[in-house]
Amino acid sequence: MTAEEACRFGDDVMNIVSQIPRGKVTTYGTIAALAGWPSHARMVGRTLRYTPGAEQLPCHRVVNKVGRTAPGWMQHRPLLEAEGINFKSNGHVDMQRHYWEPDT
DNA sequence: TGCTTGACAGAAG
DNA sequence: CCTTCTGCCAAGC
Repeated sequence: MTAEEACRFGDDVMNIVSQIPRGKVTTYGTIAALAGWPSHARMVGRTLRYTPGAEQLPCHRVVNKVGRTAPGWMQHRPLLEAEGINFKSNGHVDMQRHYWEPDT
């Protein structure tokens, strides 16, 4: 992966995340795929954590495919609940109700 | 250069 | 809810 690609990838990630409407969530894998790197889901999380500027994005609206919140980020769930997102009894986000993908 | 980590995905116990 | 396994890939040591 070249520096130019990495730059574009991070740019796309921020662009996509910034479009997530309130009360909706999307997944790392989806974002990675939309950015053109289907297998780089991990890098999405890495980007959101290390990239300056990602903090102004609704990055808490990004969860994994089963609605599981990020380990080591305790604020994740409260932030989602504050937006009216419903959590199932198993502790996961109700994806079939809140899942969203770009350009819809 | 090679091994370990991780805001991951998904299946399994 | 938790832990563990495999596959994935960039970053850190």
